[in-house]
Amino acid sequence: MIDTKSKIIAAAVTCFRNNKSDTLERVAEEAGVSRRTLHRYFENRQDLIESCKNEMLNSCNKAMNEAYESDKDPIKKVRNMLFAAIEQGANYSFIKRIYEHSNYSDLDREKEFESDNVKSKWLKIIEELQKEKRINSELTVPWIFNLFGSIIETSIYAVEAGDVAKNDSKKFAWISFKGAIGLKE
Amino acid sequence: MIDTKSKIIAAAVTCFRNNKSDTLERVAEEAGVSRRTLHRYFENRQDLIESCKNEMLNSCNKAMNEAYESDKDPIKKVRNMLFAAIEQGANYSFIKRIYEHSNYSDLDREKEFESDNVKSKWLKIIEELQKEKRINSELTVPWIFNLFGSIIETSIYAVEAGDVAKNDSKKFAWISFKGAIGLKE
DNA sequence: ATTTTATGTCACATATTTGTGACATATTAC
DNA sequence: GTAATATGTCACAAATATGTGACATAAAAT
Repeated sequence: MIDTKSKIIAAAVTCFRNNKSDTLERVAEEAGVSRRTLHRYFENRQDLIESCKNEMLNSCNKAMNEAYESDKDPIKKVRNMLFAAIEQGANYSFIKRIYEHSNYSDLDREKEFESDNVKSKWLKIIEELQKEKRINSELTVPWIFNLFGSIIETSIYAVEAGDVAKNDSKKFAWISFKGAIGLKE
Repeated sequence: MIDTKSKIIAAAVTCFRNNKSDTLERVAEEAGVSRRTLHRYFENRQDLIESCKNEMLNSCNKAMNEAYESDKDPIKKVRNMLFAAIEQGANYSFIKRIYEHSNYSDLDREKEFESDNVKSKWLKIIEELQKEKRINSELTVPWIFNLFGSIIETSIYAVEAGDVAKNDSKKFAWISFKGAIGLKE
């Protein structure tokens, strides 16, 4: 069953984004299968993590790219990318964790994240907006990038924690991000 | 040596905030002592975590309270609390992780975080500012609270990653937070 | 100098996690 | 209905993590 593999990956993403050392037993349980079945689909822990990484990278890149293409206006591009990332929820969080504190496989960090060059597209928009003085000029691009990611995560977790409804969460995220970088529309 | 105990706690905070399942061996190594010594100061993993929790809670509460008292103006109170949290660095991150996704000891969650009622003081200021229409009225207080925490973390990690200098980081954080909530000074 | 005190090293028992083989039992396809 | 496929259960070996006792050594205190 191809579906089992997906179920396991989804479960692993859920588990590992909160705790990279979560047991395979727990992942299997979360997926609703036995550990033995998990091991039939994935040779070992590393294999599972790699699979999650690839899947989630594809999923997120696809969503972000579509969001990027969805509009001509650069500001709407950015807004839709923000929304897309929030929609990705756990998928996005997982990727972020994998790549941020480098505790997994530090290797080919940059390469893969930029493979589909979503990040560079995003950066170009921000740089352009900053050139046009439509963004607070006191802030640096790396700061804005970090901020963008962290507002997305705030949004995702706020929904999960039941603090905010999903649509509100997206709205709040955009209001906050715009305000945070002093974006003039 | 009383200092060894502190060294171990500091090391544990560093390790556990990135990976709650990090080995005691790793913690000991980070602290520059043998695992045997660690076990002389802490009965077991749980004991160590509890100690970290208490220490960091004290440290953060103290810093935030001082920041709160440091000025009459509520906005400056908030700003200084933001700065204080950023100064706490790893300490703050550790506490945040402990309390956010509830994977440690979910027990007495609220109680302890509010024990010194820093959070409630903070909340009162925000509620008051919102009543006075000095904050974007579309946003909810829980959202703003989450945002506050996440901007602090962004700031801390931006410094650690070498993306921004510490002072810039504090400045950026404040600019961003003000903007994000539409604060009128 | 000698006694405390703190730490390190090593060995060891225990517990947990991981990965696999063997076999039973569903579920699906033909 | 039978064969093929997917999954579950159980047992087990290997690896890793944890906690402790015994003893050596270094540092500090007297």
